[in-house]
Amino acid sequence: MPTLTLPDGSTKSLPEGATLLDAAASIGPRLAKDAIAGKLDGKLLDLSHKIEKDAKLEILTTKSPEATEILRHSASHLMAQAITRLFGKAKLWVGPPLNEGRYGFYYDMDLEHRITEDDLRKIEQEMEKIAKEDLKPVRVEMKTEEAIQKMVEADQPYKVELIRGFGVPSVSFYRQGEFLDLCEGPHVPRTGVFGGLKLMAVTGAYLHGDQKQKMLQRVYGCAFFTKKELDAHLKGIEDAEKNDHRRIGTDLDLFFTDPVAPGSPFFLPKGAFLYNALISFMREHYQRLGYQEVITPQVFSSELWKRSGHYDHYRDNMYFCRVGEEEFGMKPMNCPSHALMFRARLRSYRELPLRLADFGRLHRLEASGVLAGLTRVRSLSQDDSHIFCMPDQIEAEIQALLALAFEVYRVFGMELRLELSTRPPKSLGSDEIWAKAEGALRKVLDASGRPYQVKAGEGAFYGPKIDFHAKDALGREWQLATVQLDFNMAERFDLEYVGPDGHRARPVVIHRAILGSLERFLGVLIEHTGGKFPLWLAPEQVRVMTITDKEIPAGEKAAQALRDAGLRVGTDFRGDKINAKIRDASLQRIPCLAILGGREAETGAVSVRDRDRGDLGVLPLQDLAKDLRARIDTRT
RNA sequence: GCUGAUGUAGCUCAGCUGGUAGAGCACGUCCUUGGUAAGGACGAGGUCAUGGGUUCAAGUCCCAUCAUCAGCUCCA
Repeated sequence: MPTLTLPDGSTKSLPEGATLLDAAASIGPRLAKDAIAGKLDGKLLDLSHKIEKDAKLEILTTKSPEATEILRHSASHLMAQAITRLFGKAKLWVGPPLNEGRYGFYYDMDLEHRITEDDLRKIEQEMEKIAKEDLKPVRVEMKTEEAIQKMVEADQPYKVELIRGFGVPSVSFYRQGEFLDLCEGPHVPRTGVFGGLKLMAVTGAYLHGDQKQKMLQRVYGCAFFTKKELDAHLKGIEDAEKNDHRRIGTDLDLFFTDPVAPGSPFFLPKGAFLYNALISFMREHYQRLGYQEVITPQVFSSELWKRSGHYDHYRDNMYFCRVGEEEFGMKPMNCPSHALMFRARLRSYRELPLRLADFGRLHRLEASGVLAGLTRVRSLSQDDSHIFCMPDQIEAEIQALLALAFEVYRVFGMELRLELSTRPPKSLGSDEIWAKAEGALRKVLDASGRPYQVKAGEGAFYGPKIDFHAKDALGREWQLATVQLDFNMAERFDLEYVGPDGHRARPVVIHRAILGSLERFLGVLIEHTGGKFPLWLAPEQVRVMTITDKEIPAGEKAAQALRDAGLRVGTDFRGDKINAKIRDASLQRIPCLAILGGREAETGAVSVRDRDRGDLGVLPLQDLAKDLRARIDTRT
């Protein structure tokens, strides 16, 4: 008779052969009703699983996030079943649940019928029908050989491949009604638990994620236990889409794009202001941290790109032109220029670390299908820098870089996810230097106290790296900051410095960007703030507006006084009602509105309405200026 | 680059089974001078993405191209 320990510490004994559902029922009928799956000693299992020995038990109800994941996994099966019913045999690949973002699951399949948007509605209806049938998914264990045989007969070649790939003696299937699918489980106890189902998109996805292989059809959907949760989710997506930087970029007159320059945003005055403000912000840090800014050419002879290795490895992403007999390439990166600068004369170890910063414009011929607003562009500039240092200096430099990144992102209030990518199978440089470099990165990361993920073997062939990712409005991740060690560049450009011992030695190069591409950073920042830029960054910080035409002279004076105090001031002296002016300014996310009526005009004061703090009442102009200046200076 | 979708005024969109374009907002002029999220009237504004084709007739149907969007691949 197995004894179960419940999460509250109490124990319960159940007869031999009892299932998780029986266990739930013995605790309470309500729990049995809401139960979706269970955990025995931390292992997720079906409710129909028979309990064989003593264990810790946890019953997952519809409220549990893990239950939602199980539901979504079951939803992908439900969808595959519906598609099979509607369109005949689909050769199935995989259909995992998704935790984050707008989609909850997908299924990849090879299906002769091309699924259309209209089909999605039909499939949904069929799924709901199957949900109503309230089928009970049944787990079926099978010996691998038998399973392969079965899948061969069922003409499911991808499943055969999956089973072979597992390399285990037996596998499990789930059968619901006429539909059988390879799956580890667990699944929901019955298809009736689906309350909210929605199919959202049909796209292509390469088999094995390999461009050379067949493109399968992928259908994305989302599933919840209740219609209410689904509706809330859909509403959430709708709201997030309001923060799409492309939408805000148009509404706030920040930038636009034109087919004459795909992937190359035009920054309008306000967008350009933001762009330059980000550069100024970084320059302040540079001044403090010993960086030296340089200016480098735009177009280089292909001779340089051959030397740097870009010609072999990156040519497809470069713009080339011909001048006379010679071929030139536009720079996609700054590193070769900086290498030439390092080499311009003999360097001493006393100069190291040499930190060259460059906001130069880069051009990368990104594939047409990857372009996206500001987040993936063909024309960009980065807060780029290359640090030339001795191996012993790596650790201190990395530490300073992490500190800088954390400091910068703290100001913007943005969350970062860190990744350490280590030595790939094919790499350059000695074991010793890789060990030293990876050790330094790890040490600094550990010391930072921040969580990070290790991506084993994902480093560049020339060195390990730390990447920093942030999310956009729809939960998609973008790489912003990056810190990459490079043992290759010094070699290729034959870089040397004279060491303390009088002998020449190779420096190590660190490629790093904190904001990363300014375009991408701005795009993510726009989505993060919804266009409500912090006061210090807002292109227009204060808007002075008048109630009637009579206050215009006082308004002009007030605006000038605020400008004299160093603020960026706009005015709205139109003959519209104050309501309309406030509405317009609010839609433009102006941080501070200074309103003048007859009363204020006489006393040299303004009525202040703050974007984030609401109505601040009537303030003398000087007090307002002081308050704003203080907030700007502290970037709060 | 690949799969799918979309492309009508500056923006958001309507335009039924083919009969040569419409709204709201924005913009301009005028009226209104109104105290914290839209006052009113009038006006201007379109090579219906581009190029072919079918048709007596194409925004509408077909093909190609370009761009954009959602994914996939890529991001030395």
